[in-house]
Amino acid sequence: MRRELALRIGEVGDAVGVDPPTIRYYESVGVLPEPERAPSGYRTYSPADVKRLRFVSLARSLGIGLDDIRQILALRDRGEAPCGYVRGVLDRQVEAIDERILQLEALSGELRRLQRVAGTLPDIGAEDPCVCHILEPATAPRADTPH
Amino acid sequence: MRRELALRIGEVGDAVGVDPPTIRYYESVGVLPEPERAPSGYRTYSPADVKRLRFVSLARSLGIGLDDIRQILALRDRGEAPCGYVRGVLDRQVEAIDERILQLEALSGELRRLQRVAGTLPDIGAEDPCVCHILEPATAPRADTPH
DNA sequence: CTTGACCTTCAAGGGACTTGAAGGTGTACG
DNA sequence: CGTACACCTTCAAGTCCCTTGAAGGTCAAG
Repeated sequence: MRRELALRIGEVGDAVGVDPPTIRYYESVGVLPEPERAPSGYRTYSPADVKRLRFVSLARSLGIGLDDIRQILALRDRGEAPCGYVRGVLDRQVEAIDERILQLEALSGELRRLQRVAGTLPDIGAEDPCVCHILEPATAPRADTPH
Repeated sequence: MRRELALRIGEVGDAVGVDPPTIRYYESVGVLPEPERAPSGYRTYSPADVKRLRFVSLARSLGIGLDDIRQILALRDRGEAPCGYVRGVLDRQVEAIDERILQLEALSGELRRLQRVAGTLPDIGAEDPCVCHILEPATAPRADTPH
């Protein structure tokens, strides 16, 4: 019989929504501490462990990297307030993500344009010299199609 | 003296905007064919090679994976029209990217909300039981802050 | 003849997992 | 009691797309 409140890796995974290999991975890179072990060698997690994993999972879902998460947890473990660090991370994240969104929006627009082109264009002929009728005009407008 | 029209890897890289290690990498994974070699062992690229690299670079900039690019080029090399395949790739790309944009926009909104919270919240105290005042209310609203 | 830019190869690193192989454990069922 | 079967263990390698580094060969200019 297992002690109440001591969960196995799969149960923790189900509770938090992180699969066991990923939990072991977090442990291996030092984001999670090594948990207790049952006599069988099975990892057993305390509620505090579960809480820590929940935090890691939340931070990851916000796109925060494992290095930053390790830093935040290390500050907490030393009894220091991670707030300043967290604010810095948030600022960097927002900036990076907004830039990424702009890139992807431009990309999406370009891809849609190519989709429209692809809908009207006949299939390429075997004798045609270019690799792809659809894609290549994206950068190199053909000489016979002046503006 | 080098033959006209036969470029070395660095010159090709400059012309197309792809650095030499990446060109060698493309070759190693079979997206580019092995080029001719000068007696010295230096790779020498023909205009056709440059054109192929230009295509690879363009497709990558559209977020198309190397496996898909290899497929498209293989179809062309066999004299077949890659158009159907390309249309499929474009459809998948647009869908994936638009979904990614939605995810990132949600993420950006959440991060901005957390930034605002971080601006008004005092720093966490050492005795406080949670890891991070700023992040944790994102999923677990505190009991003492009812709606 | 030396300097310095360029080229060669092979190997490893990065981020965050994911997958696979080979084997031990725990429990419910007949 | 035996036996399925789900779950756990470890270690290693694979994914994707490069990037970086080490150790050494080549080439053109001064």
